[in-house]
Amino acid sequence: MSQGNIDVPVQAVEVDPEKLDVCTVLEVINRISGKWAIGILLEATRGPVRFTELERSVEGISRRMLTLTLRNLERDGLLVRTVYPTVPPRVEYEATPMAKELYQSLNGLLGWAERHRDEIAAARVVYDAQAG
Amino acid sequence: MSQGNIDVPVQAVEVDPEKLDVCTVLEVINRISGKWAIGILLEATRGPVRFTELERSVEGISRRMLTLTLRNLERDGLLVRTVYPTVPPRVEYEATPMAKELYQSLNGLLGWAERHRDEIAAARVVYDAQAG
DNA sequence: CGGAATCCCCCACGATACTG
DNA sequence: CAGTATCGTGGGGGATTCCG
Repeated sequence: MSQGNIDVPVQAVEVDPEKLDVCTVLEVINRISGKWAIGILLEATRGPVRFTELERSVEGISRRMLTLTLRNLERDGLLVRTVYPTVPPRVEYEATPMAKELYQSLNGLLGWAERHRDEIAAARVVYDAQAG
Repeated sequence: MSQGNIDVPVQAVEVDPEKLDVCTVLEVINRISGKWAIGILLEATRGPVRFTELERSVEGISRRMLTLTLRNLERDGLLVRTVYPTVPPRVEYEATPMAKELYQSLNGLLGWAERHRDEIAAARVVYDAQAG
């Protein structure tokens, strides 16, 4: 809900599609396209965060999916898992610099989404109206 | 300047995660996270393209998924479908300005992916070595 | 040529329960 | 507190067939 003022240039610059490596982008998309990865990454980007904290702050996530998504992100080197051998156990997750940089790159997409949100919604209404 | 170029500044700039609206980004991700959307969008960004041309150029896609993905992209206003009432029928798809702008925004992700490809692969090897 | 219809499979995800 | 284990489901996607 906190859409910050992202300074995205509004004019549509002509871009060379040749430059876009589909496979490479697809890898990123797949990595973050899960239902929960982005939400988790967001929290872990603010600083170290515990399992239970994530369970509360990432709305709607189940314990199982939290674990699975955390494991995947850790495997890809986007999250670092730190276990403190205390009682009760304490485990913290934090985004790596690479993950923080990813978040930065996502800003471009965020800008696009915000700029065209209404346009897309309108397009759907029109499309659904004539066909269905 | 801020986006059209693949040459993304390499230093990891500190970014405020507050600015990222998870829901909004998620919508975009969902829209392009299909197995074929990006490939189709890429072709249609170069200019009008016919159904059969897409079937050939988007490697591995089935007739069914091509149709489905095209319908979804059209519904979201990312593609315009033009039917020429000739015999045999001729249908052309072209990316809308909005879709072309999306492609431009994807460049940020592309840059990230290219820069960290090896790092991710390495992280996986390490992870799989100790656990898996 | 450009689809639509049908059948099937797989796996991301949810719900629930148990544990060191 | 921070997880596993198990079962069940939905829908994304593949293969195939039919149609104007």
